[in-house]
Amino acid sequence: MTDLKESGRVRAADAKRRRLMRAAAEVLHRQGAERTTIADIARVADVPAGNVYYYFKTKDDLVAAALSEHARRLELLTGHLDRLTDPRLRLRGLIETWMGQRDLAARYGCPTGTLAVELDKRDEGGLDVEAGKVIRLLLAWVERQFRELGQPEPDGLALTLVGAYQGMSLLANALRDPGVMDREGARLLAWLDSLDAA
Amino acid sequence: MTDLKESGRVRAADAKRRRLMRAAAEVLHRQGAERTTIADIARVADVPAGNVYYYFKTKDDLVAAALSEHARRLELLTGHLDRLTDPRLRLRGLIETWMGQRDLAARYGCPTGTLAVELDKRDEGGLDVEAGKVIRLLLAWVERQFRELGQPEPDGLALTLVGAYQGMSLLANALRDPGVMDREGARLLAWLDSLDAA
Amino acid sequence: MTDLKESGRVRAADAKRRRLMRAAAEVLHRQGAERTTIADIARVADVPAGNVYYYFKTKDDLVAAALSEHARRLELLTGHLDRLTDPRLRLRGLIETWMGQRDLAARYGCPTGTLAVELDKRDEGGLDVEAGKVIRLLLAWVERQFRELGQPEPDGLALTLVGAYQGMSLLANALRDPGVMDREGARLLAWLDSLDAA
Amino acid sequence: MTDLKESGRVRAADAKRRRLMRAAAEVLHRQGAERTTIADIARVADVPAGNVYYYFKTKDDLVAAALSEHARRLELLTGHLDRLTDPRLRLRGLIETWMGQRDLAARYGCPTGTLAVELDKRDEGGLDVEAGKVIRLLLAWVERQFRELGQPEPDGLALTLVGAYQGMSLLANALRDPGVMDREGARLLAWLDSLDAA
DNA sequence: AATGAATGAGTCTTCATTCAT
DNA sequence: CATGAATGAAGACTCATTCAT
Repeated sequence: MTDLKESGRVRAADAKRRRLMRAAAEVLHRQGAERTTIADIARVADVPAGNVYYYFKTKDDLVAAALSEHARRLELLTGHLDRLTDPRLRLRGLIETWMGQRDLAARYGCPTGTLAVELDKRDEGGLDVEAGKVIRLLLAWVERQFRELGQPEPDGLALTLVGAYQGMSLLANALRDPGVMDREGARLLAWLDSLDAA
Repeated sequence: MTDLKESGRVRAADAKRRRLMRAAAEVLHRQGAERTTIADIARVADVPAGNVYYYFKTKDDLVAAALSEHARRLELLTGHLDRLTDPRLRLRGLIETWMGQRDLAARYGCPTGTLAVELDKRDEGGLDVEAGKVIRLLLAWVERQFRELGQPEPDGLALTLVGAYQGMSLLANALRDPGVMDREGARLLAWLDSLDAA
Repeated sequence: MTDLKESGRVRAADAKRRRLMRAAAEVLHRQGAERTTIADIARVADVPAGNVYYYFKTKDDLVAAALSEHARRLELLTGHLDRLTDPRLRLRGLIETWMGQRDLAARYGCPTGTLAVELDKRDEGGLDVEAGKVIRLLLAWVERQFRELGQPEPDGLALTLVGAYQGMSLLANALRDPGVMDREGARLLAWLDSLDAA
Repeated sequence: MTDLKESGRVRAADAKRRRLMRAAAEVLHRQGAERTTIADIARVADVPAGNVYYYFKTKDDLVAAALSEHARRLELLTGHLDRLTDPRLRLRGLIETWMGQRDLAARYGCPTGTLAVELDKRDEGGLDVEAGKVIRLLLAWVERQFRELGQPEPDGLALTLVGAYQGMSLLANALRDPGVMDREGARLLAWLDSLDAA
């Protein structure tokens, strides 16, 4: 078998794997981990149900894959924002991104946050830890920006900002009101500007 | 059958109902709605499994009952706080109550918030709306305090405060760190003090 | 509810449990543990498939129950034989019982022996140990008889006798020839008679 | 394509086939037929899973191949023993070989015997017959030795000896005690010596 | 109302076997 | 022939809900 054929096959398999991860990320966000069946994800990914297990040994593996897909997306976003030279502008960009997802948040909440909430109810499997890692990723990036801004206690500020985001997403979702994202987003932007330009 | 016996029975039945509601509130908080079986709740309530259905026709009814139990507890709390004459002290009392539940929050998050997150993933049944109502109850009470304080946009402030609470609970839970509740709670108290004593 | 009704119900439930144990013993002997489905056993026991789990939490529990049913039958047999005053007659009775099951042995082998063989292929679950216990039960009883006979090394003789039984059952089964049971059974009887009447 | 290439390929294919047979013999002995997947065997044989079917059309074919591998090994052994001039020494050699495999027997039983037990539970496929053939092979060789020894009823003696072997293997396995093989093996050697030197 | 038991739909998971390249 | 991937039929197990008494 030529390398071309080989790599073509590998590429096709990888593509399917990626499709499953993406589908898992989407469906788990919308339906939650417990209400989502493997068949649901397979359908969205357009993969035969029985074949999912070729790529992911268990449902939990798929959930973990969805979490890492969310982590990947987060890193894509922060990677983009990192191109901005001013950390304040980066944080501004982050908040504006959140605001841009107002409708999704009002319908399904923050993907990572809601998954974390659900997975934290479990005693075993370690998926709760995995979800925590994604949130830590965001916290760490935000903290870095505050540090570059010369703020004291950048970790506390990160907690405040990310907490505010999780809180507003949850409220927007519970109240089914995207306006919450606008209102609280605007407040966060103002708060950011008000921070001492050290 | 005498009225006495009758009323005794009614009382016994009511007691059982209450036991089930309380058990549901506890267990659903700890395990989440999907991972909790009717048998789980029946066991904690010390009620035979087959008997649950005389009090609650469906599992969803039990979940709704748990939500209303949480609402009742919330009203118990605000009722207590309402005895304080200063609305600022009332809000302070609320925040301190949240901080007092730091360990529970770090382990299972906010009962209402996490239930709302989970129930919002559903399309039908209306339990999401029910969860929203409990959160609205809290929002309304907080808003009233801010109004009494003479704050402009008391609704926005309520959103901010309750949002902060949900956010810090979620982070404390996801990071499994009760310290988050202390830190953010202290920040909220300071923020509250800083608000213009209009 | 009256005690009568209560006990009636308990009796019915017990009866079903017993039916399942008996069915499991039979079907597992005939088909082996791996080739037997829960549905197979349920059908023979005339119990709805979904209901089996009310009585036995897992398939392994059912296998264990089958083993204990075989143990019960063994104890029933030895209990009968124990009424004989002469231990030599008891052993004779045992061998004759084996010979009486010639056709069953030729078709399916010794219930306990074949189950033990299959379960010993497993690494986990402890069912192999459970099967071993039943065999030890038989060994212990046989050893006791030889001891009462005043034989030196009654444990070695027990090993020889039970081993011979397992071996002849296996050969009868593999060769599909009940005659093996007759032939070897007769030899064992003669061997027994030849043992020094100490 | 040259013949040389051709024959090289054939040789490679043969080697793979042999590897699969050997792997099947080993793995089926350890795990049993039902608990062994084709993938298990392929892995041990270091053959890609999808490739197994070019050598064996079905799983049953592989099981049959494992049986014939065991037959081959048996013939290898008896071939060796046949070099001894004294049939009594040949039987002695056989028993000593059995004793030499004490640990394997205690862990997994006799390869042929345990496979026969498992396959005899089946109604169809004829693998039970195949397993029986391997045992008959052994019986026939043993019988021949007894006949050469001038023993009356060499077939009965063969049944006794092979039955004892199967029985002691089963007990060693069920009791997880290699000592059974020593003890019973020694007894068989003594028994062999005691046979009338006709 | 009370209660142990019954029911059956649904979900995850495993594998022998087949297919496309 | 080689090989990774595909397929689909089981089978174990769970649980909300209902039933018989």
